[in-house]
Amino acid sequence: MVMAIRGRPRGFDRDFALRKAMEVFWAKGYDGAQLTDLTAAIGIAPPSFYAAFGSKEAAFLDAVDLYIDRIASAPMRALEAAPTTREGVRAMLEGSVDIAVSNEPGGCLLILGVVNCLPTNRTARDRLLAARRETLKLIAARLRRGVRDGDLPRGTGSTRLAAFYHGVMQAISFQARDGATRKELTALVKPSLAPLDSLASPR
Amino acid sequence: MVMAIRGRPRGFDRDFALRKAMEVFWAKGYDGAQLTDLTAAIGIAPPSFYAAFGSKEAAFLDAVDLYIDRIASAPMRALEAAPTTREGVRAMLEGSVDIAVSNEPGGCLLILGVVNCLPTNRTARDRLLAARRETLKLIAARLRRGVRDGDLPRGTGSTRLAAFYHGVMQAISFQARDGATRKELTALVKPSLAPLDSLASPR
DNA sequence: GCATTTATATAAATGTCGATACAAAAATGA
DNA sequence: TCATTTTTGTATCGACATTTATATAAATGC
Repeated sequence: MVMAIRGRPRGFDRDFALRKAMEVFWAKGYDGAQLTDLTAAIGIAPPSFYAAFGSKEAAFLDAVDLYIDRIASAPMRALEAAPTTREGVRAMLEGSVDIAVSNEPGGCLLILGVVNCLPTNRTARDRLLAARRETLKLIAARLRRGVRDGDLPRGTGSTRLAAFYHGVMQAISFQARDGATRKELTALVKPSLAPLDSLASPR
Repeated sequence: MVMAIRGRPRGFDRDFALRKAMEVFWAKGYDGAQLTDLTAAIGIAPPSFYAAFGSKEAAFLDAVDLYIDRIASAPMRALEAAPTTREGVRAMLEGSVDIAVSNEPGGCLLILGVVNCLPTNRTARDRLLAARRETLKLIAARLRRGVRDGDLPRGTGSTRLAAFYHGVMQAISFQARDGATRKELTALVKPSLAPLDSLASPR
């Protein structure tokens, strides 16, 4: 027996709305994204927005989850899938470049979405901080695997080197936000790999 | 003959006020720094602030000039003063770490002061963007000098390598803002120097 | 002393933000 | 058809942001 839905049906698709909201947050950050921007991008009025998401903050949290699932996960999967550590790191960084130039203005939502720690942004900032810590953990785990695989010498400071590569991702985002081209961002990758070259230990 | 100053004298020191304003902008960014924060830190009421600076935007521009003169110039002088390129870059990066941990929360005003490009922040953002471009130019010039001095091989992409080291500074700022310790930030410097090692050409 | 000039304190004007009240609209179920 | 349920559109609320109007205070010049 089918329980039919009572009441007037929603006039828009919530998934579409969330995707649009994600794009606006990505482009303007949490503070910069005004409710006007969000509702205009989705094509709805404020009450529909609040009925669908609850609040701007809740919409942001949903948008971050969507961003991680649809956007940010690709470079981390590439990091994991590559046969060697060096190729994995390279693929991760190049994937970060792809993401950074795929929106206007450039950059990564997880890195640029909230930078200052006002009381208002606290929840949003903490969510992004947790996502960044997760990224860092994934990189460190891949580097440790590289040590096990013999890609990297024993005694490699995986945690510290992971922070370095996380830093390269942050630099890619910042410079993309400042208007850097894909070519300029890609040029950041090669010197970043030098630490892996100098550490390289032939098996 | 001395032209005495007519009218009630100002009850606070403008230089002190500008320094306090700089610290607030540094800690909270242009948007995040509210007039309440500024006037409370200085210890004056809004009309005194407007009489002294004209507007929040104008105060920010003055604060950025002060920041460049008193804070950000040190690492760039160290870059220039060092005898070798490698030592200059190392000194610049370590100076960036010093700056990044010298305020709470951490980071550099020129990098973190404005990240999103709202119409309201346009002027402030453009000022910081110009300052970052100037930083990039100074690094590139130092690297070109390194090529002339024989520190770096001919054909070194000075502009691209400068963008890389500017990126390391951005990473330092961002991770400092995320709460990284001095030790963690300093650990970013060593792997960053690897490109200069692998490029090193004995004279 | 008194007019003039400039700064301060209080209070408010003005605009914008996120969030809602309310009634009309659009669906179901009887 | 009509009661019920949920969404939509308009118009607005309350809070807070930057900025300013007004009156008072504190200095100089005559």
